[in-house]
Amino acid sequence: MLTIGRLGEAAGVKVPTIRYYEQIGMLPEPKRSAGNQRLYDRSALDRLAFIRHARDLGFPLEAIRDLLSLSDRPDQPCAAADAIAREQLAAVEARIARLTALKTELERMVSRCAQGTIADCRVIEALGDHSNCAPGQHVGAVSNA
Amino acid sequence: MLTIGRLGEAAGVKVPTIRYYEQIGMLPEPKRSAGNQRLYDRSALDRLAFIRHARDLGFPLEAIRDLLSLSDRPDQPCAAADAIAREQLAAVEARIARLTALKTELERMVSRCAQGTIADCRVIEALGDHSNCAPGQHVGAVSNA
DNA sequence: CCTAATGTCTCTAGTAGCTAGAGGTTCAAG
DNA sequence: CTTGAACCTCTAGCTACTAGAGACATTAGG
Repeated sequence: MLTIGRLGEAAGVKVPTIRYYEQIGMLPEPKRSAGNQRLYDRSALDRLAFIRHARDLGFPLEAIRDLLSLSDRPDQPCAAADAIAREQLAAVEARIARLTALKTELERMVSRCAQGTIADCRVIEALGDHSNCAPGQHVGAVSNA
Repeated sequence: MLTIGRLGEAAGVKVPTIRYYEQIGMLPEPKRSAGNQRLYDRSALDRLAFIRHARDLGFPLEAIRDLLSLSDRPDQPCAAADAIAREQLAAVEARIARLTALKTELERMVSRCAQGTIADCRVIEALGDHSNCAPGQHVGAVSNA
């Protein structure tokens, strides 16, 4: 049996995060010691490590919730799990594409900085002028990038 | 003079976002009409477009605040503005590197899915097993990726 | 001139995924 | 037995918005 601190250490998750996961129902409520402290078993560690790894890969908690409920029914076909992973893959690819475009624009901005005064600073100028963007297409919000 | 709606349309920013920016001091309080509605002039549009563009490029509001205050002093050297942009560029590059690693792992996961049952699903399995990660190195949290 | 539709006002609360802090209890080592 | 670390609950904060309620303003059509 592990205390919350040891569990966190073993899974690479901070203690308040574990309590948070319990609060939002990602982890079941564990047993308590006589002194009301949480006590976790091996399966809690597995589950938490799973969550941690999926979070590392950028899966949102909602998707992880789905994956966890899938893994509770081992007889079902795994198409759903595959779909979730593919979705995440597509999201990651989209973010990479988006960031690569940003990188290009930022590089252009920085490379043209002549270290003069603000008055003729390319960085400020580029930001103030939308026509420097790739023509015609608007890049959209940066959310999740 | 523009109403908040027209300003938002012109700058590509939603109306509540404009009010939010005013609330947090990114935009100055504008004049009001007789009926208490906000009225904006050209300079407000410039400022908002600047913010919008910088947000598109992933600059956090704090950095944009700094850039705006720099642009208010055109006689100063532009090294500070350049530094902010370079910082942002480095952050973007780091995120790209991170996401590229994630992409690789996700691709490996998805490609091995045999469309069987959950019991032998590679996706679930890969997530449950940290030893599939690149050995030794822990990838860290996904924040801002 | 009136009405209906749309736009705007303020305010509060919610989103994701935690993190930080206050103020108190329990546990393990020396 | 005492000290210090780890634990408890609870609330509030973070970024950058977004959504909604309920009320007032403006404008176009008839």
